Amino acid sequence: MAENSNRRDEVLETAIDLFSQRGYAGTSIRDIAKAINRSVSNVYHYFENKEDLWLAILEYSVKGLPDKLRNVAHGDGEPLDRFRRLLKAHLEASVLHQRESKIFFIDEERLSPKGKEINRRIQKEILDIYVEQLRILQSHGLVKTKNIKVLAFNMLGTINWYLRWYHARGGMSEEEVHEEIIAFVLYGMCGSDSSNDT
Amino acid sequence: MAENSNRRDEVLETAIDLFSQRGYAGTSIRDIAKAINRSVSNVYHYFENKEDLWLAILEYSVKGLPDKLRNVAHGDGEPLDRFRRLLKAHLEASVLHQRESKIFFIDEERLSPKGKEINRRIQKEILDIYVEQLRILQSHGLVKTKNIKVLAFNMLGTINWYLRWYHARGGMSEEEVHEEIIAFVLYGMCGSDSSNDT
DNA sequence: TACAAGATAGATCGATCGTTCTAGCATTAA
DNA sequence: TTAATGCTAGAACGATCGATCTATCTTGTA
Repeated sequence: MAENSNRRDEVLETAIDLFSQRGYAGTSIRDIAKAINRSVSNVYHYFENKEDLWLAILEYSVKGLPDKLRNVAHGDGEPLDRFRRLLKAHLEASVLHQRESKIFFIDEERLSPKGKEINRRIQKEILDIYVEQLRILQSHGLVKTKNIKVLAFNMLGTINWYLRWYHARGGMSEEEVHEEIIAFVLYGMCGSDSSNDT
Repeated sequence: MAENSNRRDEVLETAIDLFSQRGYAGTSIRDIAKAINRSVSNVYHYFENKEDLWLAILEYSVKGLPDKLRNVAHGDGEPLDRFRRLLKAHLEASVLHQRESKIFFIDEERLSPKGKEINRRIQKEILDIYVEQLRILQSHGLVKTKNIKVLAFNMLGTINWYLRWYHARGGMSEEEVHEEIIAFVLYGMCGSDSSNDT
């Protein structure tokens, strides 16, 4: 098969690096080529155009996230446990594809309608997963507020913001940080207790 | 004095609009000029260059935010009440300068070292205000976690994410949304109770 | 060997970028 | 009237953009 050559992946990796650092409009094809000592034509050999490159990044990183989260959310166990697992899976996927997710959230208006549509669809899907799960928790009396959508936005804000400030700093392990974030989402500032390690 | 002409402010307003929608690199001087049926030279008459325009936007919007928040945080009253007021002031300032704040958080790498420095300094100042206040709350036993900084990041994530999804939708008033966010920050998903309106 | 297909570089295209230059128009002061 | 100053438009600069074209070079296959 040899569907993915190493050389193609190198281009992709570099594009992820630069897009996540400088944004879509701020990164030129020449920048990408230069960064790996390749010619511009070489980039165009593997990808039709700039947006195609952008779509390819989504393809092998963020695009599968909604399905992944759905599977976790629809698993077995108590509702609150399932929700904890959802949060954990989301955080782990985020840190695994940190750079790509960053690109994903810089919703640059330069994309074609098709690109924007894909972008929005994925974000909408993730929001819907959270809303669905929160309604279940609500029916169990575990969530008191009526404004489920606002609550979902607040959670996604915390999780997505994590992408911006986290960069493997010392002191805390990745898992510790995740537990801290989950505790915040569930119990907020006043209830967040880091001595609780389950 | 006549320091600010209307014509200059029109340019500034348009730049805020376009920068917040398309990003810094994604907006050209020609775009701005065309949007108000003005010539390119006219933009350059009021602003030295593109980055100067960007700095001018910061100047009359986000730049004063740290001082504003500090004043609120250093006011009278119980620590937790002061913290509530801090959150409320932050949310109100965010929605007041929603577009400018959006620009501010798209940390485009295209800016000069000076521009990037200003950007980072303001964000750092705001973080420090939260960290300081949280340490006070911690010393009162109101915050249990040891990881104050992570907690501060989580809060700022919720608040800053608010800028992205809020656009005066129906159903809830601005104040209701703010109360909901404050409740989330303080008590999280499980404790958030929208029947509590103080 | 010969030929096809894939991979690469380099030159070049028209469009657009940030910026500058030149010149005209309006208003005000002397 | 004249001179100066602020505001405006339009042409043009060199640089860079995304994209294309042509021409090699490599590799595998028959």
